[in-house]
Amino acid sequence: MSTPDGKLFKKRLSDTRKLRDFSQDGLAKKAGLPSTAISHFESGARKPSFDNLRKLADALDVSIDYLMGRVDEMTGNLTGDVEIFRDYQNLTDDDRELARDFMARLAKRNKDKA
Amino acid sequence: MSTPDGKLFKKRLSDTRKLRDFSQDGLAKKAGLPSTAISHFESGARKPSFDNLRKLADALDVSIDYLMGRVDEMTGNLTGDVEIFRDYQNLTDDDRELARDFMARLAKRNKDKA
DNA sequence: ATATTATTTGACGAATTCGTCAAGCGCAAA
DNA sequence: TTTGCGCTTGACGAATTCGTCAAATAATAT
Repeated sequence: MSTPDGKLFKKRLSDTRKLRDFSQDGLAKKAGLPSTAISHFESGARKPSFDNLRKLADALDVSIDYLMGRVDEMTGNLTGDVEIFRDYQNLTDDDRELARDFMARLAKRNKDKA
Repeated sequence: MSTPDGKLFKKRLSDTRKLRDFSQDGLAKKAGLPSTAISHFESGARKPSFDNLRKLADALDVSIDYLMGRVDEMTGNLTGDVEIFRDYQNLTDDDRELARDFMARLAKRNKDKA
């Protein structure tokens, strides 16, 4: 019913790190962790603690839910587009449908352009 | 620059639990944890492990980033409005601005109605 | 071939969380 | 008062992660 399990985490961590073009050392330094910790995480030998989980997500600028495989979008609205998500949440159901249509139309137009 | 700290977590957990009208026991059962664990978390005596963090978020149907105070919106798009967020992410910068304006206008209209 | 860098693996004691259990507090209903 | 419920607190051994370090491997560049 919900959230696969812990197996996705190590892959998400490794993939995101490479996407950001970090070495394990580079990520480790940015997150304030020993580089062996990163290796342990990516190999699945350990799972990060509460604090280290946040350090990783901060350093990689992704949501923790993404890192843990709970959602498939990377940002979870960290970056700067906070308002739009807050707005969306507070809409009526009807307006929400409007918003979805509008967004889908933009997305389609963008895709057709390619 | 990012993410306050771990102090928000216990408040978020407690508030969300009450919002869902769970007792500590109720939440504990739903999450598959001993109820004392919930108490320890809400008092700040412990911080949840990787696995238990997900159990809590699942049971409360909120994002982990919200529970940890990394974002201020509860869902982080878990529930059902996945498409719109995915669409938004794939937009061009210009279109994204369009989308934000559109959403803001809907939100304002909704607010003025009250 | 050599050097360098990136990564892996395992060990170590220290620190933290784990689940379980017991005892207690505050409050409200019976 | 007594009963029950929600919650807190502390202790306990077991399990896990912590940071540090050493050693080995892989891959790449000089």
